[in-house]
Amino acid sequence: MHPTEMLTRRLRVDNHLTNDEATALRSLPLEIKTLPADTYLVLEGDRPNHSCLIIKGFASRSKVATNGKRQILSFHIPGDIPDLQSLFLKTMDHDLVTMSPATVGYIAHSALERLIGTHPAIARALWRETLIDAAIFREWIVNMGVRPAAARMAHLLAELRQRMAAVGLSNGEEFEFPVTQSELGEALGLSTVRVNRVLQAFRAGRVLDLQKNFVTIENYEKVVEASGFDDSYLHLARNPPSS
Amino acid sequence: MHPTEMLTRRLRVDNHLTNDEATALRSLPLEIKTLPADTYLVLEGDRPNHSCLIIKGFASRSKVATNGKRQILSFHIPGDIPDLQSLFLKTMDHDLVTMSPATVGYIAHSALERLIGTHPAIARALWRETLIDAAIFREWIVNMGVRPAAARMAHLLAELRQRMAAVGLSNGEEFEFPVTQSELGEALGLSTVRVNRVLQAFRAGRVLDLQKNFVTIENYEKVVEASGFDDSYLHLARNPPSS
DNA sequence: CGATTTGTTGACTAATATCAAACTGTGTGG
DNA sequence: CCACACAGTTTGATATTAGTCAACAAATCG
Repeated sequence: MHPTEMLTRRLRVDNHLTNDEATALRSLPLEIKTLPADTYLVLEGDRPNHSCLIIKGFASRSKVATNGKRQILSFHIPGDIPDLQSLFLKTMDHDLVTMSPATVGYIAHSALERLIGTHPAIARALWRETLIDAAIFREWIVNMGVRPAAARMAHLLAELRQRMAAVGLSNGEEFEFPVTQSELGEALGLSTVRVNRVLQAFRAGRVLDLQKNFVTIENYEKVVEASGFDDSYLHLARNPPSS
Repeated sequence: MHPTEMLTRRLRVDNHLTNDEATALRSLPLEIKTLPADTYLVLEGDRPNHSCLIIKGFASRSKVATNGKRQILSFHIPGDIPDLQSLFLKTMDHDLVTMSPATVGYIAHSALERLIGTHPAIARALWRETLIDAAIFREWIVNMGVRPAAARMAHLLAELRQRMAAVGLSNGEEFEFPVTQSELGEALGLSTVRVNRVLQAFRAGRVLDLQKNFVTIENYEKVVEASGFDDSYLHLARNPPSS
């Protein structure tokens, strides 16, 4: 599979790209790198001249508050360009880190500029991706604001299930998720101890399981019920993309 | 002052718009309405064919979770287009409501499409605005995730001070903010009672005061210290815009 | 002016954090 | 192959933060 394949497919979900445009996307010059886990791709304060396409593996964005606590802002999966915003917001306001061994394609901003300058439809599609990114942040705020620990956890994993399924990385029953309980805590604003206890409760209730970097959704109905999850904010295709 | 003035000024902050482009912005057809407080401009699920420019007054975006609790996602001030994203994300995933009597300019999506189609620099500037919107959401997540009640409150008001000052609606010492304590609670994920107690503590400590829809920053140093506030995520101009 | 919303207070409860220790697995060097 | 180190998970006890409830006061509105 071509490295931009997942991205192209996703951009086509709601945008009618011509074959010419799809070709332009595919011929975007990528510097492909294979990186170990916990590699910082960009740091807060950096002024990068490229953005990163996740081709394989996982990444997360995070920010360290002045009280020393780290907040994870989002998790990223293949097909995502987590730092696309650095094309227009020159100074990074957060970090981007790999969570697992990952293959990443660096896309020079100059190349992106050229692409969106010559192909307005691609510009629209990429803009739309950044808007979905924001929609996910909004729901994350709701999650932190109004839901207790267990619901928050279930919501996060439900979202990830949908996003993974949308790029063909989950059948809806299980998917890879290389995260420690402590990282989950940093994402959800919970202590490690609480994360552990919530996970145990879900295990006991045959709702879901998270072990050895794999999530198993044992009962999606229960996950939805526990979290009040509704995936419309993900703005996914109504019909799953045909391969 | 022309209704699009604040918007134009803001878009010029980091984007070099020609006079021609500035004129195009100013001649954007606006349907201007004066609305009472608590008017829903758009509702979750709507598929609007226009976006709203806030010309005067305040608005907020919010979402009601399945458990019935409402989360306020953001506050909006003159010069903002809170629902610009509806141009590309056709179905609203949250509500937009006025918080005070407000003057709003409805901009037809068709007009926006024309504008960005003919003026790429404006498209870039608007795209950038939506990216700042997302940056603010990210910081909001940090706020909810890692900061205790008082710091959270102080951070929110510090942000608002900076944004209000950036459009000339605050001298840095005080600004209008027509919000109830209960709404503040919905924004910060706190109960009304806690909001009340935090505000009293700030009053007692001569840090800040919020009364009768006005915020007074009595000691900005202390506000920053209490919240760990750093405004770089707002991506404001390094030099304040000259009038 | 009464009615309703908003702000304030105290007593009590619930959720979650913190701390400290033990346990499990996994990889590494001797 | 074992011993050890290390990272991650699990557990129990305790502390802290914030929520809930209920009443009342103050402000606002028609």
